[in-house]
Amino acid sequence: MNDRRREPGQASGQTSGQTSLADIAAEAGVSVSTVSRIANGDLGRASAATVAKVQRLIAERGYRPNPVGRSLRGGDSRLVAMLAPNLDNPAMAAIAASTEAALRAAGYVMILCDTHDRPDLQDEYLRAMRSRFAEGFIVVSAVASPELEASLDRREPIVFVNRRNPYGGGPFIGIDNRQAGADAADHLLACGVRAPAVIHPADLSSTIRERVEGFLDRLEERRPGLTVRRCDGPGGNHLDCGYAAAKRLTADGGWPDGILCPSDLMAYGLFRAAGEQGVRIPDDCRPVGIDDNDLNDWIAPWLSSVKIPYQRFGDAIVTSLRDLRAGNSVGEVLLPHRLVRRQSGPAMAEDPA
Amino acid sequence: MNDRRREPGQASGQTSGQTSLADIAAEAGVSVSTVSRIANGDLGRASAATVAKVQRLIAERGYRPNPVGRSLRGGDSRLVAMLAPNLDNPAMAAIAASTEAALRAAGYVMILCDTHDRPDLQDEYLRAMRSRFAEGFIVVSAVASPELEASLDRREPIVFVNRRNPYGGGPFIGIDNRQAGADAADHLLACGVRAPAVIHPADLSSTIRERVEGFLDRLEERRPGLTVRRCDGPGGNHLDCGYAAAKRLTADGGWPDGILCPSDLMAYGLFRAAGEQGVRIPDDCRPVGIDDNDLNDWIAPWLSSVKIPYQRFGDAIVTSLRDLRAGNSVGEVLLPHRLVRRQSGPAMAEDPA
DNA sequence: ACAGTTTAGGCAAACGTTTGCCATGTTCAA
DNA sequence: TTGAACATGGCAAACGTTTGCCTAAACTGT
Repeated sequence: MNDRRREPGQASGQTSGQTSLADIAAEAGVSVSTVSRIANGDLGRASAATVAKVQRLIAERGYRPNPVGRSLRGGDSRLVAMLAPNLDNPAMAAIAASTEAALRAAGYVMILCDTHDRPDLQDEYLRAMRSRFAEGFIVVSAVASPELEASLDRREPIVFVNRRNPYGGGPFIGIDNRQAGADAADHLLACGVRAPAVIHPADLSSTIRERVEGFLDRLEERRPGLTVRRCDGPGGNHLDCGYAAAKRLTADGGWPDGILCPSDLMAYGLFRAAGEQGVRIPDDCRPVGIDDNDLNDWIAPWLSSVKIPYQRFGDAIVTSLRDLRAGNSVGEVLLPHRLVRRQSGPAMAEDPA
Repeated sequence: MNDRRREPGQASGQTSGQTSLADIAAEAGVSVSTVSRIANGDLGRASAATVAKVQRLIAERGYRPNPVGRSLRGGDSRLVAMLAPNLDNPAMAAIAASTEAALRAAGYVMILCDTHDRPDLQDEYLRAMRSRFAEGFIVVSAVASPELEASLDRREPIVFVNRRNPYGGGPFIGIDNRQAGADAADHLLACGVRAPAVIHPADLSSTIRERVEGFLDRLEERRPGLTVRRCDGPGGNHLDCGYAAAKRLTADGGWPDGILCPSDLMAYGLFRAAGEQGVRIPDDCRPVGIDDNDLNDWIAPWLSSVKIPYQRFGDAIVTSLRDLRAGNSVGEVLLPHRLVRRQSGPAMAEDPA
């Protein structure tokens, strides 16, 4: 008889206060192994009586396996890390919300990390999450970084969202950005726009580049020889960037009658610049965005935008992650987008200026 | 000599691939204890030579203590759980972003959980996080739930944000909601509003109730006897709620010339209802919100709103959490708000209808 | 009656860390 | 010379779990 065995019913952890396998085992008068097996559904290894007794105790005491012990043992941690460039961006919040729900439904817990689009922070989080035994990584708008490269080398399960793997390959969830740009071009032409323009951040991510290229290519295809004015703004925040780029674009040459803003936030920046200059949106200048922030329906009725189905990203991400962990080769998932037309604003006061 | 000791340099974990104490110990030819002590800065327990050798190896191999092992041991997990009612709400995203940054600066990692304002999910996350040895909880807009009550009983460190502890007491981070409501009232009166109104969700949280009461009390104080129209909308999403409440309010009695929307999202809902009915905002009806979403500066120039300094919440939360864990008694922290006046929209097309 | 198989369940190692206690060896004072 | 004090560092338990292997006892077939 093991006299070091904990007394039945005595609380175990000074730390957690939760009932542990040992508690149940002591109370049932069986070994920890037996309880562990029964708790994990291996019912063939004990007598029916024992199984019943242990199951009753598990239910009674509300035993739930401790994930930390499991992690340490090398089992599953049920932890997935999501690295996002900035939580402030409504698009990121939408992705985070949908992913969180999908992960929870699949029995996982999500750790959300804000990388501020900085390689060093991305690396720090990659390391921190690895040592917490995260079972997978979701990297939204990844940037190239040493630790990411290392993770890829070790074949850790990483799903890229929105922006492709900077080192190439790997599962990707997003939309057909070139097509989205082309759709935006079609929309502007359909609206009778004659002299379209485009603004974008100075440092082009793959995502933005594809959108802009898709836009320009489609215009060239349908209106050969048409010159499309193009201007960039300082990187970082897309709001500021859109504002600055719009001002730069229009400083010489005035306002175009239609313009692609490759993200909704840039369109918001442009909207502010227009307001300051008394330019009417969308009458004087018709913007088309990409993202279609949910708030558009409420407060940006002047913005037509390509809707990216962020609510559907969660499921796609979790599916890819599972396939990846199962060892299947996983490719790109391009979810369907569609342009949402908004023709006009609600009645608003005109600028008194 | 312990022949079961791992060979120096040999990778330890099939699981993590990280260098462990045992790796360093084997390579240095000392025991795990010694390495642990040196790694934790206890330099008095080993000779200078040993310390130097071990420190060199730690640096060389990039050893970082495994947080899971630490957690299990009962040490600190450096994990803090934040429970938020819905990530979609820009205000939540702002709080999450600022808290994440503050926690990271303090050496913590944040787990973000979306409770969808549901008591059962709040409980599930509370349990899950406790068994992951979370060192603290940040509950944004808490709802009453059995597990929350249990957590409070066990004196677990919980900081309440935005909405007070439904069971009373405990640290709280927020603003003076009554004062915010009063400020909104002053603003409307200063704008010459004669017949103010207010809309709010049908099920009033403490937060919203305080705002509305502060508003009404101030109006009564400054304009005794003035009747203020008041209408509620279905709970849940504040956007839909604001929309529905605005329609209900104006269905009989028409539009007021000024109105308190106790959250920006409700104001957005009202804006849409106004647009649909050709009512000009803010000329025909002047709304005042509370939150002051960052996007307002860009796309809602018609909305004056009480700015809640969400970027400053993070530091306040972390400070409270630390005090709480240190055993100090921690009270409420009311951060300063201020009303942001926006007079008019930019030039926009009038509704062609 | 005896060998072989099944049933029931315990032992112990492993994951990575921390820490109280013990075991050497050296130095120093009386 | 003999303790005592100190320096240096190892042992082992503990946190909670999982699982390969082992050991009894009971049963089966001949």
